Amino acid sequence: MHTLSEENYLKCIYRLWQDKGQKITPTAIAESLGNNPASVVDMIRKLTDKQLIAYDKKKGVELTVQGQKDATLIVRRHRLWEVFLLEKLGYHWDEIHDIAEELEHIKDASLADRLDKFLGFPEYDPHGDPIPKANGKMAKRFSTTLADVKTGGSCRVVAVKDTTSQFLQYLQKLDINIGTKIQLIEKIPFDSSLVISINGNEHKTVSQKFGESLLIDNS
Amino acid sequence: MHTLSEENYLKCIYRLWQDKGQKITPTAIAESLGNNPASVVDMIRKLTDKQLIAYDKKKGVELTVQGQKDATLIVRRHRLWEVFLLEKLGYHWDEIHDIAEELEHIKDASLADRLDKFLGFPEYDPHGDPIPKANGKMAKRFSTTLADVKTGGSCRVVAVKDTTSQFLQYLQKLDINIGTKIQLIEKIPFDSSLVISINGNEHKTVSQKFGESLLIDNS
DNA sequence: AAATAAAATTTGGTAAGGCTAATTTTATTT
DNA sequence: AAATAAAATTAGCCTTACCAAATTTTATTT
Repeated sequence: MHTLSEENYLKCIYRLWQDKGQKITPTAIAESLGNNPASVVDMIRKLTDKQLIAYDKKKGVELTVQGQKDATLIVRRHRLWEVFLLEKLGYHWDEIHDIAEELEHIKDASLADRLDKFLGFPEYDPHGDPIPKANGKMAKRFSTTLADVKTGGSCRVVAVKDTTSQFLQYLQKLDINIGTKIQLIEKIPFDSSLVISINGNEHKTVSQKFGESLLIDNS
Repeated sequence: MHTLSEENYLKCIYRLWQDKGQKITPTAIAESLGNNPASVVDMIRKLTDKQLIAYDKKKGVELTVQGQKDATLIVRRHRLWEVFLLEKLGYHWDEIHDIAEELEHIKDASLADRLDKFLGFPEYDPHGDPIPKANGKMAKRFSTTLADVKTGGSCRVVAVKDTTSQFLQYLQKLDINIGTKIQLIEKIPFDSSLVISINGNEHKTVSQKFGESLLIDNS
């Protein structure tokens, strides 16, 4: 299999590839990983030799079929471990990412599948990202945010769009978790602030930015 | 914290230190890890600088108080993960060691304690080795084997002394697990073979070596 | 005690995966 | 099209963690 570093590059390229249909350049990878472009060039050669990516100055970096498979597996492992850490070990949203970042590299043919089964085949991770299935397929990402809800409407939190610890810790302070019910009382026209009621409690005002960061289900 | 390699050396030294009151030489470490003695000398310097070990040609390698603490934590993590893999993910005895070998290096201040709690604070790992507690203390190792049982006596399997996959797979074939009840029907004087009944089923004969490899509780 | 064997150590080298600084290539302005 | 800016690449170097070979130290025989 691959080294830790190779896996991190693969995952990064996969993420950039998903984010936008944009061309993936060495500089973009370097920025994303916080590495020097020179190091990225080295690794591009390595991953190309391993037939995990293809690189063309015109098209940028692209994942090969094998590269996609391998990257998907890493993402699968990462998201499953996040569910485990949150649901079974009682970690909070803002703590799980970094640990999952390490756990995702554990190599064992059946580990992801066993963990998946143990967790009851979850579809989404705690950040609302779909968990790739063993066959590589995955569900659609959530897209409706609290900012999209109509005044007077009510919804349930299903995931977060922003995963910075600032946001996650703010959520915790407000006692908002997955499944928490939120009612939109009023939208302030001036700055699109939202007046909400969390679990039927007293009204609170949050910013537009906040609303756009909370993925919800109001179906 | 420490690098993967440093942790592996620490664990190795800890194991040698537990095994016997013997002097721990660079050669012994090299053999144990399958490394070149030259590499061991390098690492001894590194761990000495970090104040995790003390090295004296007369006394050999010794763990400092900090070294003991750190090594104990690694062992704690290893054994807890083994319990998790066996009990929660349904792995077999002979599969868990290598995976735990990777999991033990996951760094997070509260992970071991949370896992410990999640698993119900187990005292022993599936190989019968005591799991160090959060404070570093641990229970005594099991010592009675099936070969020590009196004819006609009955006992329960609590652990294995031999952890080779040959033995673990043999156990599986015989359908012997932790908690399995075994009755000693007869001891063959010629070669100390044991005639046993597993969970009250038909008699089977196993070797003396087999009997000495199964740790049991007949209290 | 001298000879020999074994263990420990030093020296120099390798591969992975980073880096900085310099250079070349490609894009964008003017 | 020339000048300039940006991106990509090369060159050379660093650290970690290993190795083999040579050397020194320590132990064991004779």
